[in-house]
Amino acid sequence: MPLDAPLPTDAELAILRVLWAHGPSTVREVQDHLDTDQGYTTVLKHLQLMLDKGLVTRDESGRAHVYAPAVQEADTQRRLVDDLLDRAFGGSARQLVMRALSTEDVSRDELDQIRDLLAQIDDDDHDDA
Amino acid sequence: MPLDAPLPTDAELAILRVLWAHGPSTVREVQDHLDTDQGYTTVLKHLQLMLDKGLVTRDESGRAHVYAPAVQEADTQRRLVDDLLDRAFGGSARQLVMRALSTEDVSRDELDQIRDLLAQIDDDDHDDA
DNA sequence: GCTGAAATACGAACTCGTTCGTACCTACTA
DNA sequence: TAGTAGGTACGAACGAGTTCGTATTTCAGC
Repeated sequence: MPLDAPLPTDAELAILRVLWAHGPSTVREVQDHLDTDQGYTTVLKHLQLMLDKGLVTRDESGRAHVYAPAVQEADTQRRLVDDLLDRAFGGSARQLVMRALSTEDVSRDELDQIRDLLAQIDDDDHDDA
Repeated sequence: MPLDAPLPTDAELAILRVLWAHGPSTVREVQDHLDTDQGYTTVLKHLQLMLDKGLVTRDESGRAHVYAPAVQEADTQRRLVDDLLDRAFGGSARQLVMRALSTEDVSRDELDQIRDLLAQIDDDDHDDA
């Protein structure tokens, strides 16, 4: 198990999201799927730095190197939320959730799903406590 | 109404949190309440930059200037959440909430409060739709 | 009024993230 | 086998954020 990689920067996160969505990719494939219009060598450089940081792995067997995410999406998301929680909410997940839900466009469906999640957490609690 | 201030940086957010919690303060008071051990002039510099950005206002009538937040806590928190939502969750508030709630230490009480919030949102929806 | 403590203003250094130009390498192909 | 398309590696520039040293100002009390 690799020593835990640092949190990705903005540009790195954007690249990770491409890799999470499309699976292992070459530099050019990543570049094509990015929203931004970054130069090829810029994307390449990012991936090289990310390799150093342990955020991605790469397969060098082929003509073009193929990069794959070395960190999980769920894990990274949780760490980012924890980070924001510390920085802006004094650790209060309740407040953060309230703010997230006050972002008007949360559909009825999403609310239902969140309700289900709450119920499930409650069930789990019954086992423990 | 001032043109909306930019999102605060990390250091600026830490200072804003002091101002939100303790109300209008002098540089020294802010410094005293900060977790970090920042030099006096560092805090001063931050507040000066924040003044330029419109993040704080200041009262220069007394010996020491008194700084007050120019942005609301709830507002800033919402914008920070929106920002993270875009960068890491493709805009899905549901996913963000799920990650926030998977941070083990969310108490039973907090869960109840969130449930109440959901119910309230539902009620509001009934009015609209 | 003078002085010193306490505050403010300014500027510079340093780090980190981002971007890209340029050089180099490699393997098809004509 | 020489040329070239398409890849990789490297280094440098730039901006933003952070930090603090130093100079300057201000005012309360002697």
